[in-house]
Amino acid sequence: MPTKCEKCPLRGLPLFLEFSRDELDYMQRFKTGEMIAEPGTHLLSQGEKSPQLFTVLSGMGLKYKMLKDGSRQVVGFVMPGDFLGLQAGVMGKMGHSVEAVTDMTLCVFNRAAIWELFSAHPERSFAIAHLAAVEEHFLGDALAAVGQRPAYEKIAWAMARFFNRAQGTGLAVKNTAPLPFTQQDLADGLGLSLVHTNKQLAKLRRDGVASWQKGTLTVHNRKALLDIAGEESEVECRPLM
Amino acid sequence: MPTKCEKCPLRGLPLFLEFSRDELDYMQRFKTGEMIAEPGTHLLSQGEKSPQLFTVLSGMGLKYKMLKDGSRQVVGFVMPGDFLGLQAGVMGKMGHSVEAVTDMTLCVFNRAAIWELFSAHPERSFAIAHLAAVEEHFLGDALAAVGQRPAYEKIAWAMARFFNRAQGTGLAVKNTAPLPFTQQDLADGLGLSLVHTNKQLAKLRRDGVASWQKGTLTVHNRKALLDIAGEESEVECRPLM
DNA sequence: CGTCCCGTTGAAGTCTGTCAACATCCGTGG
DNA sequence: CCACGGATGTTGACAGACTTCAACGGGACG
Repeated sequence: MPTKCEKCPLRGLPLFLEFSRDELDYMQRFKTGEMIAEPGTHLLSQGEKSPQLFTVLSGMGLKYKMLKDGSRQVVGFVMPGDFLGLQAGVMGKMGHSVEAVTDMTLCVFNRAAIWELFSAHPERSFAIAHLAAVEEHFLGDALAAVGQRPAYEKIAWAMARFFNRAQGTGLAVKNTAPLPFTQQDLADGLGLSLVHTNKQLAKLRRDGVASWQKGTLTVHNRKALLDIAGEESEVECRPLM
Repeated sequence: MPTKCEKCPLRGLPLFLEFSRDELDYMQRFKTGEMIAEPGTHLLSQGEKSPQLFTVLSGMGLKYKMLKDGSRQVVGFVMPGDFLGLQAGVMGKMGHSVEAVTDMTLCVFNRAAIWELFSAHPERSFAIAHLAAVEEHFLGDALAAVGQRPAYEKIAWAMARFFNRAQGTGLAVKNTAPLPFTQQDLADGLGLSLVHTNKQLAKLRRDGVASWQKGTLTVHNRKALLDIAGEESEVECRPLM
């Protein structure tokens, strides 16, 4: 039985911009169904178009690109509230793949309806543009981290981002948050080798900054973490589709 | 005397999607003026909002982020047809700065009008979303190049992208294209040191692949360049604002 | 003619990748 | 029940790609 947009567990969170009554009704009509995905499910495929767009209701996943030589670049970690498939929706082709890492539930939208959305609902169109800009912003930050920072700081940056987002999504409990990815996933996201990633993680743990074991991230010294990461801990509100 | 959209020199290029008569008229009204910028002019500033949005008519520039430690990540090379300021337009805050590298001419739009655009013209709103998706796509590719490739291939990748875009913009002459940036700019874009960038450029030159001197890029062996870069030479059409 | 920016080249040092071995956990099948 | 393989995490040793430091040349400009 699909979740009503009205009762969406994400909608009330301060991370997300508020909905007008009108927008809420419109999204309810825009939504065509709900999908459950098991770990390993391919939701979207690089280079292909997709008949469906998604909003993540729960669970986590990975966005990644495969290169010709077989190496993998993780371009994002998918968390609740993320809108997936915009590239396919407007360009007709995904630049990356998206895969479920945990069990996920997703709101499903019809790609064909997106054009109707732009015609019928300027506020929602604006929200889509807003989401695209948020994504661009994030990728710029990621590029800066991967391009300019040493491994220790890259990892701290990733952890700070994770934890911040987990808090915004209501997943954090005190100073811990679920982090169901592998060290290989993180390494592929930061342009590091698995071995070196492991060693720098160990160093962050020894330094009493943060530890990540058995799928749980624990931040022991938030100030130090943000400092190493070069981050502020501001909450940037974003739209929810 | 500002250029009429009807006579826009970019509009006819195959790189850009076609305008309907209606869209053309609307853009003419949306455009509030034209701006000339000299090299070094700051068009947009990281962390700030901007009263204006731009479309590049001619000239080139740089998008970059400054990090706390003073290092710089170049997140894009600005070329004619690029739409600047979307982040400020929809999020109220730029994630990067934009600076002119050559003399530039820019179409100027009013930030306040963007909301009116979304209300009044769904096709143009869709075009904005499309542009944002193109940018996201590019940043994903850049992240993959910076994260996964060795220096030699990174540089080949950047050159292939440059040349491809220069051709699409009508700037290329036979196998050459103007490239007014410095080696430091390229190094900051690829996450490499200036010295190493210089040495790998010399190697590409020695290998007869491509050379870049006095602001001009010459592609001596396109097939080899694309091969090293891991790129296809496909033209992805994009909207023009 | 001096200064500044940009490009070029050599040498030395280090961060990070590769190779290799081992521990743990888990599901599968004998 | 236990053996086995596969996936993940951990650690040490070594190699190498890349950075840093340093010096020099050429062109633009005041």
